Amino acid sequence: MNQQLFVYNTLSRKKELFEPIKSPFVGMYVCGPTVYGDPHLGHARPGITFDLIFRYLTHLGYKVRYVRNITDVGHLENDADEGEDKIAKKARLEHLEPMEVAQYYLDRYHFAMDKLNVRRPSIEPRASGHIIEQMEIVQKIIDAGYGYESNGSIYFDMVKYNQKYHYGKLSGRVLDDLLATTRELDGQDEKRNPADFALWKKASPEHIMRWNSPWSIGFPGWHLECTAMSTKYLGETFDIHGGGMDLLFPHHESEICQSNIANGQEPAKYWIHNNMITINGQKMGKSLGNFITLNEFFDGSHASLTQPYSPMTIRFFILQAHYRSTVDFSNEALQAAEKGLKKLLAAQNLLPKLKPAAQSSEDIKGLEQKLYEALNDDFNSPIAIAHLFDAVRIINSVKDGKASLTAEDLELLKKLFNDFVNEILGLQSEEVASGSDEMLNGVMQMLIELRQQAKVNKDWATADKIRNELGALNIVLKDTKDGAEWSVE
RNA sequence: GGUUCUGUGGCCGAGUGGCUAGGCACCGGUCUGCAAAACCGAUUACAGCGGUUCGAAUCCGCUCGGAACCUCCA
Repeated sequence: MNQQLFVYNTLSRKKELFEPIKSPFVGMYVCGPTVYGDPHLGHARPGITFDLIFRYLTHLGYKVRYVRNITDVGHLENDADEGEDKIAKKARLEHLEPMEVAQYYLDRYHFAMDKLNVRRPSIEPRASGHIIEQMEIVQKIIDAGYGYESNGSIYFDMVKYNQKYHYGKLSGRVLDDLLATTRELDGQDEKRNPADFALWKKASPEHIMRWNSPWSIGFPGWHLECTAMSTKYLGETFDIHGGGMDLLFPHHESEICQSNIANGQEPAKYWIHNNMITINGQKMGKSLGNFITLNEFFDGSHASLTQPYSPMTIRFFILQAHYRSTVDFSNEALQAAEKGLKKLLAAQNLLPKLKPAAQSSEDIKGLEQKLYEALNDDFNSPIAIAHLFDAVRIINSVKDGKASLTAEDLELLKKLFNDFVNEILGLQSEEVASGSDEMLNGVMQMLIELRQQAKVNKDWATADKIRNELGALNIVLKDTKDGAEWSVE
């Protein structure tokens, strides 16, 4: 392992030295999607952010158990009023099982994440599969005297909690302020206090997902599933709890309350939150109706897109900003990312073709050091990418004979690109083929020879015709000192 | 209203006290039959005002602007 890793902990609002509770094991829990709509660009942010963290910790040698839940309970009842998409509507009209809807969108989510080269978590538990565990936590909280029943629903007694514990430590809220500013909500009159949150809700007649319990036929409160599943698979206290910044309050704050009472300790040592993706300066979200789905990016079908963007372009676009910054969507920014990524990967493809020299004119070991320093500083991917572009310049210069690298440095550079570009940043070439297909390769060699002959005869019309017509087929020809090169775009 | 952030060049986006971030775009050059790519060079910054300091994009204060959260949205 290289140097020390520092991570920004939302709990302390500082970068802290990362020391796992039980090294080399690392437990990481991240709040996953609610599967009732198509995955959009906003889902890509935490997916890629925690994929980077997962990949980097693994690269450093940690044994990471990464748990990311699927929320498929409790959120399916009231989507009919606004922003309902066609498929959900269709599902309702055709009287599909709620699980059918959840499965449909879960498959779509997996498909999009796979395209983005986001690794699947170690465990992907579903809330609906952990109702018993959630009810057990409710019972523990009731037994401890912090949960009370009201009309079949169970609520968490926040005022009592705050007497002994510090409510709001994660988000910086003060209970008294919350009591003064909480808005009118359904079921508010059942609570002793507006800040109390539901542990178990009695199901209204139109609520389609419901379970029997000692208290009522109903469903678990929305903060409970993460406490139940993280405790089950990672223990009462684990290393990293992640999620979007929008979940900080009240979701994560409430998880802390539940863990403190049910388990007698805080759930996580490090809280990591990714920032939002914005469009025209505003958060991209389902409830705002300004989101673009990932499939729309992939095929360019959304009205505000001037072209399709490949999954790798989107991944690179997100990694070019630090995960704690907002990143603003625009066609211009996406196009810049597309070109930058192409340049980066083209340089990597060049690496095997470089000829070693007796001496190096560049400091590759120093580059390695800088790459680790960047990622050790709270997973600073934009800095790492900037250093990789320094390497791109070196590679291209070596190719042009303007710089030199020893065989040893070339090997190290190959390893660095493989480790950092492919394994850690998770970026891969999307080229369909370049020389791997034997038949295509043979045809291309023939065309290149014909064109070379035309060039010798100064028959520029024929030479350009071959190049242009190949270009129309997305095969790009480049003339270099050592003859023509080709690649499929 | 409260809490937490934030304001960097044409665009995106790093950077927390002195040292060229980087990418894209634009301009000039090298190479080239032309093109593309690549390389070299130039240009464009730190919202405003005040303070601390030998020195501030970076720390402090104020003003103005923006965002997230305070409703089951990543």
